[in-house]
Amino acid sequence: MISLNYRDARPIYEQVKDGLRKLVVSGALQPGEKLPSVRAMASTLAINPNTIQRAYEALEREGYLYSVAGKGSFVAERSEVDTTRQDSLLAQFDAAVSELLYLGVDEQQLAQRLAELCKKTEDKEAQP
Amino acid sequence: MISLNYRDARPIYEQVKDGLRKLVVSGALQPGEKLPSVRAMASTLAINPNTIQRAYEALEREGYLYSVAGKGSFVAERSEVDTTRQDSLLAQFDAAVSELLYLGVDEQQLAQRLAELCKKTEDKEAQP
Amino acid sequence: MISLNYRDARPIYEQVKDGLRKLVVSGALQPGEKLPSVRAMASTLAINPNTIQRAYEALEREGYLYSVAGKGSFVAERSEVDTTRQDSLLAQFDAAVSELLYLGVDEQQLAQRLAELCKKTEDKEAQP
Amino acid sequence: MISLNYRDARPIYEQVKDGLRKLVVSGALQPGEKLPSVRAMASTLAINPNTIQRAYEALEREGYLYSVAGKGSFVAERSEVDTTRQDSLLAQFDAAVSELLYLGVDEQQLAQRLAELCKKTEDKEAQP
DNA sequence: GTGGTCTAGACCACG
DNA sequence: GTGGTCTAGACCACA
Repeated sequence: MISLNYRDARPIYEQVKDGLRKLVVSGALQPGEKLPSVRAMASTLAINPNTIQRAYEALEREGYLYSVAGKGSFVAERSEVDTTRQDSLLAQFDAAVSELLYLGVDEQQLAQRLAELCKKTEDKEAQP
Repeated sequence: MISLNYRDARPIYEQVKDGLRKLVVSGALQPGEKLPSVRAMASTLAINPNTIQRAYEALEREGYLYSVAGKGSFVAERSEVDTTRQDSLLAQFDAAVSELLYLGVDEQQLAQRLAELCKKTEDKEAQP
Repeated sequence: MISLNYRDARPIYEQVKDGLRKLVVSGALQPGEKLPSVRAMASTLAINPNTIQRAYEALEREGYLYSVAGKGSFVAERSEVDTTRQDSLLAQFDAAVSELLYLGVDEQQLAQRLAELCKKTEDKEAQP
Repeated sequence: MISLNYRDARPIYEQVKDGLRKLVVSGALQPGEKLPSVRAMASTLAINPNTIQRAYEALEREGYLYSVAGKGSFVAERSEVDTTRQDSLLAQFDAAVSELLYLGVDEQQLAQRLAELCKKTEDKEAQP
């Protein structure tokens, strides 16, 4: 499910973190669902358990996951996600838009791209 | 003008780079305008000149500015900016939108935010 | 393997960069192979590690190698090399040929030299 | 005749040097022909005479020019050009070819490009 | 132990 | 005075 690229400049734990978050955001992992144990996932990806542990901890701090001692880690509800995460994403959105406009990308192009992304998301949520 | 955060995971030179790029994109720095000298900006931000130089170098590679030895560094024309930069920004745009939608932000909210950003940009270009 | 000339106008890091690239192009360093660590090569060449790092960084941007923090630097696949590099080399080719013709070098001499270089390259690729 | 680019990373005197050499190589300036005086060219290009002086000196060292005290500077015969210049150009030729082959450019493409460059040169020399 | 970042201080070429 | 290069030495994150 998660692809690791050892040649990537990003550290492994961050690739795991982003990969998991993408699975959650895309709906591949539903809220409440149990994640593989740290050891299981470490074995699957053939990397050190410490690296997985770090990714889980980071996602827990963002609110995407919660852990229950002795039970495992689970996907959190959307409403649980840290609100600062949203601010950060909005800032990222603004920065990208501002620079794209500066580079001559048309407002209409961006609006259309936004609409397409929204449509895709709706479709996925309609029939998961 | 540029705020540094030593606790941030992002390296200083990247914060400087992004800060300067933002000033260019926002129109605070106009094409052709001279930037502060490496030493001057280093002194202002209370960091080492080498760090500033690194930020300038990176921005030069992106095409946002150009440097002339013995003369100084200057803001480049929009058309000089590296074309691959746009692809990277579109990817950033998509990623932010996808996650924001998941977090419950409405399509309409994003569309409105986009429209406002566009309006601001037009206004600035109309009366610089 | 790499020879440095302190009297040369070209900066050291560029001499290192070109030397390494030549080793890759000549097949002395094969794709996937690990390069000496920054510190090791700095020690070998008796120069500062920062200078080596700069050469590695530049080659990474050209796509000739890739670095993984904590692991080391490795030779990249041919297909990874930046495509704009080819344009620059063709320009270099044209400039050299034009001036050589002016200086009285015969077309036949250059054609033969070209053929020999091609033959050498084929031989190396046939039996690495 | 010579175009200066203040935004170029190359120093001005080198742009002048390369520009003049190109004029000689292309046949625009014929052997024996008198070059503009340092002061005249400095005035034309609107730059410091010292800069022109340095370019002339460098070209004189390469053998492309010779100066006669009180008379001016003149384009030298082809045979006067420093032989090390030819070696350097051949090395440049080899390096470009080797790397182009490595990047997958076909031998035939390079041979054709060489032939075309030779043809252009012949045409120019036939009817200057 | 590795690459990545940063500092402090120095010298050089350029115009 | 400017950008560009280099050195020496330091600390950090990563796996």
